[in-house]
Amino acid sequence: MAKGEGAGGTGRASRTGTAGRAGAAVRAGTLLPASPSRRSDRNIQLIDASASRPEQIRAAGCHLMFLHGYAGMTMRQIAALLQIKAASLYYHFPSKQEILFDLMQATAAELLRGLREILASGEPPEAQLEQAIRWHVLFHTRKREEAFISHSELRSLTPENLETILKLRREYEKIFDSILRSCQRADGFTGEKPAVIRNSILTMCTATAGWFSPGGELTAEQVAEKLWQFVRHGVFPQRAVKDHSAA
Amino acid sequence: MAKGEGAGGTGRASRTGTAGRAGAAVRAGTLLPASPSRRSDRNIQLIDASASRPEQIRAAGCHLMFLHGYAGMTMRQIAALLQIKAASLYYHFPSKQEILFDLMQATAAELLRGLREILASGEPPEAQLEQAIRWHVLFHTRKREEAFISHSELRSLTPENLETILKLRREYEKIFDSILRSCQRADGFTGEKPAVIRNSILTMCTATAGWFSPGGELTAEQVAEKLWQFVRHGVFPQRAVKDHSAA
DNA sequence: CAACCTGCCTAACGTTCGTTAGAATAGTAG
DNA sequence: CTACTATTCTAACGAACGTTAGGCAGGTTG
Repeated sequence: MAKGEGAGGTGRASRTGTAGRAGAAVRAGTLLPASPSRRSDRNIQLIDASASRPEQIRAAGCHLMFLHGYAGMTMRQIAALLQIKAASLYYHFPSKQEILFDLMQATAAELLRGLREILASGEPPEAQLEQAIRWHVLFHTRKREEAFISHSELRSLTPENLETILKLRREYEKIFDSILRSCQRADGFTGEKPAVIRNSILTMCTATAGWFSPGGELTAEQVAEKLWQFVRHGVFPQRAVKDHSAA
Repeated sequence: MAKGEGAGGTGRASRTGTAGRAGAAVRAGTLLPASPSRRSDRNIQLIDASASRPEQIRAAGCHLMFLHGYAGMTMRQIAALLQIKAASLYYHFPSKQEILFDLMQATAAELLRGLREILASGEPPEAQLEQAIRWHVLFHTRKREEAFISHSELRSLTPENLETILKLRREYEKIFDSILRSCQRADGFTGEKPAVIRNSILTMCTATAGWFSPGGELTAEQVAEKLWQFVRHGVFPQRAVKDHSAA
């Protein structure tokens, strides 16, 4: 299924789209197929040779899922990146599903841990909100493949695995809401319900993983700054804006 | 591949995740698996009996791709929704790829047509920007499955088909940029490059298709209104806000 | 009536999938 | 050297995939 629509008929060429599919990559803000690697063996560069095999498998799987989606990725593709055979993967992971689950769990846990630290910092509410947004955006730009998958491949999880991930997500949202509630009394804060604001904000910031391009027009920090300003203006609509370095 | 990881070993149950996967649906702002349909034959409700067969196939394919992705959807699933056999689909479409391409082309063309009309209206720049944003958001909420697919399944297109779709996209962005450039001279408008603003705006509005839920907390029109206000505050950062009906 | 087109069917092809069983290889410890 | 563990390999299984060939029913047209 991965190449040339995979299963063919009786061996004859299909009528349309036999050209197969180029590997995809993020370029210029949208998911686009990438040109075939210029050097024949660029793949190997992507895998950290010093990492453990399970980590390498996770990394390769992450990259491939980012490109093709969980259903569109094959165990044989992961194996090819590591230059081993597909069967060998089963020494380290019991199934394809477990690779996805492992990845999503680690990602969700790390994201949650960061937000917990911000909540525990004891800083004033508005500062916490700013840090929370910066953390969310920076995470989604720096670990953009993992973050992208964690959002888009929820549908590919087993029901039990999904429930585990959703627990982490709900916890994350709960903390975010509590920060927003702390802001509610502040000067000029929007009267919207926390769940609604949180949904809008997180959606926007999460989407960053879908279009951000390292080495692009903006650095991760600049994106975080812009989104924070954006949220700030949206969430404190009646507050006069003083500092604004236009450019 | 669609059910229970598809291909099994020697017939024995795999070690993890044998439970299979529930159909996915958008709920509460994220892509979540849906509980199995309460009535046994709810599927049929989704297909307009008065539509032509090709239209029904497009509709069923659209829905299934929205749930499982292009790679995760099978021709046999489409056929099952229409209560026919998979082979029969090939009387109407030459390939699976063509169903996706048809859908994306129609969607991109309709989106572009709307923006062209706004540009041709001859209204002042800021009004055009507002209408463009409302149009984009309303389109992505009202036709959210088509819109979602058009964004997420670019990677599943054949190179030639991709180029066709990208031409439409570039045209759309070009028009949007021209509207933004017209706004540049206006009072207090941000000094950012049009391409950067456009990217941020379109990304945010496009993401709507990923989380909007009809029958949810907000109507499509309310979402459009909120996003327009959001953009407005972001893009006219130094302008005093007069009308603001907090709620 | 015959000829034809439309739309669906049955049956199957060849490929690829996730996965398993069991042998082979390399390195380490006794 | 032997025994053992860790890791990869070869070979294959059965299922599901996209797709094709060819036939059959029903309506329309000559």
